Amino acid sequence: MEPFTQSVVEIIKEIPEGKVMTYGQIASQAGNRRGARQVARFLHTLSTKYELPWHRVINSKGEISLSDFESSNLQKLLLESEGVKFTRSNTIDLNEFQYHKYDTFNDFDLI
DNA sequence: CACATGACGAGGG
DNA sequence: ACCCTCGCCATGT
Repeated sequence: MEPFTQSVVEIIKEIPEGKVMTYGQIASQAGNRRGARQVARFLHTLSTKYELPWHRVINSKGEISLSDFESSNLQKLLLESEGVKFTRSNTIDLNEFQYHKYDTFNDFDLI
């Protein structure tokens, strides 16, 4: 398997419950900042093959990016079932739910 | 080889 | 917030 694809698999596997990552974010972290579409295509075709938490991947606007109602609704339910909240406009607040592997502490909680 | 197609993303009006 | 355009790039026809 291609190294890029391999990294993508590993990165997605590491997304914790209740958190999400964007296609572009995953692509960057896997070493190709312009590979968002490849990440998407990979999930579209091979998500069943690797036991991945595919539902924790959304687009950069915080939207579920599936056209088919059945599957997009499933994705929403899976996310809600693990604590991810949707706004009134059916989007996810990335500030709250996006997973950053290398997050740094800030002072907000200490004030 | 030329062209169309996306589970994308950034930028501008 | 919405819509459009453009850049991107592996795959498919």
